[in-house]
Amino acid sequence: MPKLGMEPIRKAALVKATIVEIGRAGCLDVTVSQIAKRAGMSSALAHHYFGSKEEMFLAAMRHVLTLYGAEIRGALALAEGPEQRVRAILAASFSPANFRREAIGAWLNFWLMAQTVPDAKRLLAVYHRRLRSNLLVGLRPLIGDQAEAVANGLGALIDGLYLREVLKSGPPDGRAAVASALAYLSAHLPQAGKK
Amino acid sequence: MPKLGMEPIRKAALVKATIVEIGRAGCLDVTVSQIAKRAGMSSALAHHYFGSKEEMFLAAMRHVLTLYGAEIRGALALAEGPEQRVRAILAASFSPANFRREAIGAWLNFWLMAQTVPDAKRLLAVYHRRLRSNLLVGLRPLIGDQAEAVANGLGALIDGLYLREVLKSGPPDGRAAVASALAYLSAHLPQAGKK
DNA sequence: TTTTTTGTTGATTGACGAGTCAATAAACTT
DNA sequence: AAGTTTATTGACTCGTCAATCAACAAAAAA
Repeated sequence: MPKLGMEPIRKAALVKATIVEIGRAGCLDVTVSQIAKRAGMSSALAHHYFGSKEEMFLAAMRHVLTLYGAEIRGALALAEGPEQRVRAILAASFSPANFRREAIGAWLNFWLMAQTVPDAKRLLAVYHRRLRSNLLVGLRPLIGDQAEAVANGLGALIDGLYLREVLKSGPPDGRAAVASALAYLSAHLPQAGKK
Repeated sequence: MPKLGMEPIRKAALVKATIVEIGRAGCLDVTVSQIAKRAGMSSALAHHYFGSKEEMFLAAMRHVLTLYGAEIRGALALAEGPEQRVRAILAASFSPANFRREAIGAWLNFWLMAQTVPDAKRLLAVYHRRLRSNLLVGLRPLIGDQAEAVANGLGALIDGLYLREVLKSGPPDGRAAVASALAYLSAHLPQAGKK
């Protein structure tokens, strides 16, 4: 009993299921059948909508990136002043929505994919550039020409903190991660009690 | 014409070939045949010596970790005083031997493996602990109770810098990476011109 | 009402790859 | 010399999985 207009619904379900399954498996060794099953359809239908497994992975990656971007934008909208902007980015990066096992696992795998799939590399590069430029807007008024270096460092630190979270057992601890990043930040800011 | 005592030679060749092939493929989708071929033998022989593909991967991981550990030890032996010790660790981490595409790609994949293969997780945990404790020995005399936090941050930063290198095009730039890490370090050290 | 479009799946194809086995051969042991 | 251990491989088994196909069903269009 086919209802019309299923395409967007099915695609959304598949994207979601892809992320969940990658998170569960911990790697890209996930079969289309598994994903389709979790999304409540046959593997043939999954192929029907996305042509290939790779397209499915890329769609999932786009989705994660979109969510992350939206969260950053939302946080930035509320931030007042340069330092608050930077803090907002860090808080958003480690918010429970992004900093959860599933999503972290997905990130790690996208990184892997970026090594071989050009589209994936492009997507990740877009995210890098956006993060960098967002950080720079906040950092430049604070530290001028050191901003570039600190933005790079912060970017790497964020990635590193994600990476380490993957290995920990127990639930992700976004708070500790933010604290680390903030410590890095304040170490590079002109201290209040200093010349 | 079988010469005796081939086992260690064959195993070493396979380990080396495994790292190369993982680096080339950018992921763990590497067949035993590819590895065996690169190492100059049949896939059957590879299985003969290492029982399974997973064992091969683990042996490769152990090898990379061993090399890295040796380099750290060597650098530490020459270091005088706490700060030099920390600097030595950073320099060794980004030395050309470790900070090259092949090895970096291997690292990324080991990370992935650590999510699902308990032995891999264990190995990576050992490396984490050693790095941390090495850093702490140097940091504690410098900054006392802040040492823990800075060691964690430095560890994450190192990983993050590795991660970012994977995506860059062009040859790895260990110098820039060390510079980033050193900047982080000095930002957390009591300044020279300060009490 | 016939036709076309959209949704859906079970079954199948075709490729690939891990791991096994039987067989061969050279070197050591007794 | 006979037997054992080590080295080595081509051929094979067995399973898995991405992708395709044929077929069916319902809604929309003609």
